[in-house]
Amino acid sequence: MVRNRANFEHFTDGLTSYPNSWSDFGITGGPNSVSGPTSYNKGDEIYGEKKPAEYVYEIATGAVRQFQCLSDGRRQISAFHLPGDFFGFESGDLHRFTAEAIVDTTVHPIRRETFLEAVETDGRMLRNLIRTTTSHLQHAEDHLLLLGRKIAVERVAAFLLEKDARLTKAGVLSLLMSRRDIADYLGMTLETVSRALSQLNKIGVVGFIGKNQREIVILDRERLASFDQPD
Amino acid sequence: MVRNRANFEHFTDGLTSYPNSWSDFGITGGPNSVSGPTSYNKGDEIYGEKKPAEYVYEIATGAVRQFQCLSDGRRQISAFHLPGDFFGFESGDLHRFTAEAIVDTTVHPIRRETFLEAVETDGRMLRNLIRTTTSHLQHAEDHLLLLGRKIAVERVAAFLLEKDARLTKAGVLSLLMSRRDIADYLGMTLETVSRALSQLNKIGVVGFIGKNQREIVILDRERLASFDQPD
DNA sequence: CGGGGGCTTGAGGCCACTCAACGATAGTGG
DNA sequence: CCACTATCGTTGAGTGGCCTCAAGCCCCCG
Repeated sequence: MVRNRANFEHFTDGLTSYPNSWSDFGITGGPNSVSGPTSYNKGDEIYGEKKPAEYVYEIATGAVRQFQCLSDGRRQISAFHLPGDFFGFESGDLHRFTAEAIVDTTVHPIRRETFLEAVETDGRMLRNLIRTTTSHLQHAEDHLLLLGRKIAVERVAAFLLEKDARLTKAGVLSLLMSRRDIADYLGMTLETVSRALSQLNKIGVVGFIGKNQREIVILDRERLASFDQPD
Repeated sequence: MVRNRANFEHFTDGLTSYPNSWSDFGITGGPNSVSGPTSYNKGDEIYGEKKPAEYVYEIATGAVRQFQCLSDGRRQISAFHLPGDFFGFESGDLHRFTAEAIVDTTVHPIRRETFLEAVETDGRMLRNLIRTTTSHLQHAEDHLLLLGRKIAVERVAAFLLEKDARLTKAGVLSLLMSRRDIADYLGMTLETVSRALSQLNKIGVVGFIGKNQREIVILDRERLASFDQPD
């Protein structure tokens, strides 16, 4: 999580910030290491659950949803990835998730073998990997509390505050993802997400901008936070 | 997750198994490193949320629950730790969870500073840390799907199968934890947990042994699995 | 024997889900 | 340029699964 970046200094080795390119990560661009940027259209699958893990990725532009499904189609999105994020790491040979482009997206792939060799030989690489993995773990642990114990409005409020930390452009949240994606991230239905947003809009906590309902502005951050963490 | 142990070989460095002692983890027992075993009584707090993180721990005997709470008391248990497990790692200076002994428990603590120094200087240590962190991450990610998308009986079935992989003694599950603990792990109420167990008992999938209702035997593993992963 | 904690079971209520209708928008082809 | 269509989001009505509240049982223990 972005808001925890400052806590990872213990695992750094002179870098002053979160890794933000493969060179920061220890990858230097030798033969067969970093491929050229690869583009995906909105909705395209980047990799599939239980498929061989051939690459790991850094997002250049766009956004990605990462999810698991049950056999009857129920879907749980575990994370949204945005430019600068690294994803697709697997400890086994198969992907445990499916990753799809939410909008038109460009990624920097690197062959998994190359990545693993670098991890084996380069301590800096390893430290950055653990920093990234720990970040993902903390996000997942926070999300457990949300999915297990928060009610609908609290979940949506938490979601808006989380995205606010990364997606803000001049005070406007560009959500990019559909109501269904939000619902599958928050463990609810799209109708309930819509109702919660309407409720927050009606009481003046958030506002809608534009036509497609995916541009949101937070009007009363304090009150929104009170929904996330009730007293 | 235990069932994923075999997948971590990519991060090992000659060890043939999951780390199962601090010496496997790279800690050699110099001055101020490993303290003597420390005991806690049932219900005791080992460390508290937002308290300074002074130690990391390995469980020798007993069991530990790790959880976060909302301000109004709602609780989400993110993991149960059993003998051989490592816990208490934090990337920041403060604990993000509370850890309590479920039963009388003995742990091997090591000073966090010592641990971090070892991580900085010893590549083997770092590799074991990432193996452990990745294991925790995979468990959390699987639990997201459970909390976000599974119904009551599916959650309890998944719980029983998960514990079966670790707690089995001669075919009997010794759950150790209360219905409330199970409920706070599965994101439900203790009554609903009780009803789901009664239902599974009534249809002959599980049986109760002994008087305290915490000893369970799985009578039909296949049917139990069909509740976990519906078709 | 009385008290307390843990577990089960029942009755009733509520929040979120299901099903459905409708409006708005974007893309397509005539 | 305008139907036509498909997709997305909102809103309403009704249902249902889980929660809440409560009672009662069992076991442990002083």
